[in-house]
Amino acid sequence: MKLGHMSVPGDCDRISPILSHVGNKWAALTVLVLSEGPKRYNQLRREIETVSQRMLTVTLRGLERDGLVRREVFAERMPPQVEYSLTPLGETLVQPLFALCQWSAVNCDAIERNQADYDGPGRHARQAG
Amino acid sequence: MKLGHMSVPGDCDRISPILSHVGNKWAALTVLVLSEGPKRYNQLRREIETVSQRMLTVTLRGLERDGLVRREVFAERMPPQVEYSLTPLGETLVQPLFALCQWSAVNCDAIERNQADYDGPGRHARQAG
DNA sequence: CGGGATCCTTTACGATACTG
DNA sequence: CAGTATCGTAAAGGATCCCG
Repeated sequence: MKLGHMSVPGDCDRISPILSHVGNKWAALTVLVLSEGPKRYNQLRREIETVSQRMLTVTLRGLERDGLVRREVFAERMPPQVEYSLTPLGETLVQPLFALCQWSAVNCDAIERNQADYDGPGRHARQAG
Repeated sequence: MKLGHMSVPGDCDRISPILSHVGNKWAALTVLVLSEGPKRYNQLRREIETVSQRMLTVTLRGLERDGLVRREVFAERMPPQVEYSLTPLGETLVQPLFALCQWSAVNCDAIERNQADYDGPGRHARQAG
C-alpha cells in the first residue's frame, strides 16, 4: 500500500504492525501513564485500573522489547522495587499518541451518538428481522 | 485513570475503546487510504492488499457506524458501484492518525533493531534456556 | 462488482495459583 | 512487591461458498 501524495516513507507492511501495537489499548494507556514519570509495577496497575496483572506484564515486556520503556530493578530498597519509565524513544511517541487520545476524547460523544443512530432506527438493524 | 497534568477531558474508560478501535490496524489503514479520496470496494481491497474481504467489510461497517465513513451506492452505473468516502468527522481523524503513522514509519527501523537486540543476546531469550 | 453466511484456526485476554 | 505459568473462554481473523 502507498499513501500517494502524503508519501509515508517505506512499506506500510512494516508500519502497520507497529501502529497496531502502539495503538493497542493497553500499550497506549501504559505509555501515556508513564509520560507522567517513572512508576512502579503495582502503581501502574492501580492507575490503569481495568488492566489485569497478566496484560500489564505482557504489555510492559512488549514495550521494553520495542525499546520504548525501560525497566530498572532496585533490589537494595525495602521492599524491593521495580521502576518503569519511558526511554527517549518512548518519549517521542507521547505527543502523537496523546493527540490521538485527545481526538478520541473530543469526539467520543459524537461517535457514540452516531453508533446509537446507526443501530437504532432499524434501517441497519438485523436483529428485528 | 487520569492523565494528571495533561488532563484528557472525560473518562479514559470511554476513550480507550475508541482509541483501540481507530488505532486498529485495518481501521487506521482504511481511513488513511480513504484520505486520498473516495474509493470503491475492490479498489480499497487492492490498495490495502493484505486485508481479507471479510475484514474489509467488517472494518468499513464499523467505520460507517462510527460516522467516520460514508457509503454510497450507485446502482444506475454499469457495473453497479459502491463508493466509500470519509465524512467530515472522518477527515478530522486523518491528521492525528497520520502523525502516528509517520512516527511508526520514522521509528520502525529503530524498533526492529531494539527487538532483535532484546531477543538475540540471550539475556532475555527463554527458548535457548 | 460488492458483498453476506459459515466454518475453523489463531490470538487475546482474564482468572487463578504459585514463586522469590 | 513483582512477577511467572497454566488454563479456559471469547474475540479476531482468514478461507470458502454463495448470492444479487
